[in-house]
Amino acid sequence: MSDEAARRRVTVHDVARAAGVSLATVDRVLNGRPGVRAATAEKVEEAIQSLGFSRDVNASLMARARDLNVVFFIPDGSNEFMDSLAEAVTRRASQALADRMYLSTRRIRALDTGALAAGLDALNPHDCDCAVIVTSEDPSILAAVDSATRRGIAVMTLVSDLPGSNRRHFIGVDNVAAGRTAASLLGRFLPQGGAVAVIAGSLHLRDHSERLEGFRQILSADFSTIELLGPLEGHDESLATEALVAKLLADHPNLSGIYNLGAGNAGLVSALHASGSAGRLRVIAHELTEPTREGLRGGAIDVVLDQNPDGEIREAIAAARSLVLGTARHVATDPIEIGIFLRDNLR
Amino acid sequence: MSDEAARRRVTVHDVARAAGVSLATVDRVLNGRPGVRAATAEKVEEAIQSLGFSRDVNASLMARARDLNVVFFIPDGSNEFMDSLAEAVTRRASQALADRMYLSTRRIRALDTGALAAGLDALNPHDCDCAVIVTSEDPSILAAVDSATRRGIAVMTLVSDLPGSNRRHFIGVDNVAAGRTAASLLGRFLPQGGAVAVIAGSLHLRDHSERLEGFRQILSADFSTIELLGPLEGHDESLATEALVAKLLADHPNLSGIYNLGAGNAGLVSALHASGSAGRLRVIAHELTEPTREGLRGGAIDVVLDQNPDGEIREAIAAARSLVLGTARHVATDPIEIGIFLRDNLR
DNA sequence: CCAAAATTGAGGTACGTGCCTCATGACTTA
DNA sequence: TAAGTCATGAGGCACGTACCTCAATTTTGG
Repeated sequence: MSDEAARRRVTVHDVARAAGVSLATVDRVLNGRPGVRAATAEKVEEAIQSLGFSRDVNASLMARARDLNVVFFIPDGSNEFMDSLAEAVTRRASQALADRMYLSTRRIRALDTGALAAGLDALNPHDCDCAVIVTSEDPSILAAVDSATRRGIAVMTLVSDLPGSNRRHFIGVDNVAAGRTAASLLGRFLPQGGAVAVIAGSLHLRDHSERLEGFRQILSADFSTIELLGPLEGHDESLATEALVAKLLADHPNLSGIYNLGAGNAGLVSALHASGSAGRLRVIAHELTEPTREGLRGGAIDVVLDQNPDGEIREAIAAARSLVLGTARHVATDPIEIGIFLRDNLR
Repeated sequence: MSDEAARRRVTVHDVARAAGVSLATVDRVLNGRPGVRAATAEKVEEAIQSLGFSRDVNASLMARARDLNVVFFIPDGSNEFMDSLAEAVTRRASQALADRMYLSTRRIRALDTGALAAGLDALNPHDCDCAVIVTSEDPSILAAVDSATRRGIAVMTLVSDLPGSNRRHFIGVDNVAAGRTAASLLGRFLPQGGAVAVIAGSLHLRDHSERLEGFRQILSADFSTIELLGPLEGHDESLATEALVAKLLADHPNLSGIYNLGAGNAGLVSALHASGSAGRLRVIAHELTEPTREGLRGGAIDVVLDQNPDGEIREAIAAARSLVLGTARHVATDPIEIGIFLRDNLR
């Protein structure tokens, strides 16, 4: 009750006074406009530091002629997780609009790095402040990201990071930890030991190989009675995965568990039901989508590890805000937790 | 690209024009100021509805003389989860300040309903817009909530709801689902069956009894080979819980699992280690705090179910914002997920 | 019907920033 | 030295809302 009323917000006026320059000059420095001598700019930066000034993002957005424009590039195809990412963007769009942020989504054919690079290249800094991409590692993307950054568009990676690029921020889960968690659960589910098969989409995908790495780590460290089969590659497709699992179950009638660290879960569930072994095996899959929900409800899947697409989009939006308008070069976001779902805590 | 540039934000000016009244009148209606005839107010409300107007929260906060003031009442005592709630508030305080929200915390002696009621009664609508309370069900609190609401302070419940009161919103997890999840995990951990003990803090606490309910549901429905011992009451205290568990382990040498749905986990872990049975039993506890983290790392606890205090505070802040400044009577928030933590996905 | 009270309108300032114009002064270059 | 370029200052309008004052109008009560 003592001094909270007395303390006032630090504004650009204070910065101007402290730096001994005019408001116009502070504005030029803050918004990177030309026409300021290096020495003068430095005086302003110092004043900003010493006063602890940070731009009022809300006032800033209110004064701008146009809203903050964020474009999400999300893979298209049969991957249901990507669909739920896109849906999450749509769901938040109206709420974001109230905060003067305009979100748009572009679906890119999965793994079509050329299309993504072209999309990034086509972005005009005049109507796009920030791009959020879900991509695999590829030199052409790296180049496109750097080019976009140079044009003044902040680029952020989602789900899978792009090391070595100029991306300003990454939002996603710790996939090694996800793999470890799967192993830890399966180990406890099978105290008598047994054979467990691992299915991946493609080991060239960073997130998949990381999950496998974590899974192997814990299995060999803590559960030596469990024998690992695979990894088999289902290419993230339902039909391929279904055939794979059908053959697997036929060849190994005494299989105790399956860990599918990729997509294609509709096929997994079908194969389990078709062979009559749903419920007999302990099964762990990834991403809470329609097929995996159905697997949980029907007893074919025991546990689903989820990336929480809604949370990822929420954090991406928050990060875009402070990335584009904030003063700080580095942005802090809440970490995305790995969601663990059983039939009993389905939302 | 067609009409997005053309569409403009709906403002109070538009409402005034549509309702055929002046800006001042719209302002009086929006902010509940006196001096407007019922018939006129209705015209304004109609215009708001038909135009889909919603107040620009950022502009609104900028124009207000003072920041939005939110007070959190959080129980004090030995309960570590409550501490982490309070820490979460502190952590978000500076960030919230940038959004013109001033957060403050008041610790109330646990279960001291008189103190909480007094705290609520002492709130002055002049320097408090919203109160967030963590409480048990008690008539005196009910009355205090209603009184605060009448004075124009929005009250929100956190963690545990207060049915029958005027609280504007509730933020918390589905505790029945949490109990079901614990049972489902323990059931899968113990395919051979066995005896499992349940420990609660007090069955008079709504969240505890809900967890027990869910736990029993699934155990009896799906895992009939598991025998349930208890519930025992540890009063959420470390020492009491430690004694309880020590006796339990001595009396039932062949115990297979423990579900502690209350607090006092430091005692639980000590007793497990002291008896040398850490790692032999499957153990599930609640809330990711220092003692439970240590339990996970040391192998005494297998799984921790967590309410995600950070997420709860985040949603509480967002809810307070739209509750106090928003037009809508009802507020939508993201549901709080039950976090499931093993040693392998500790953050 | 008249005075008092209640209701409504008109218009201003403020919040903190973005963005624009114009003027001034200093410095460079032919 | 004259003309040009560059750096900076001064100031204003805008965004959408809150909150204030003062006058004008309508309604109410006796």
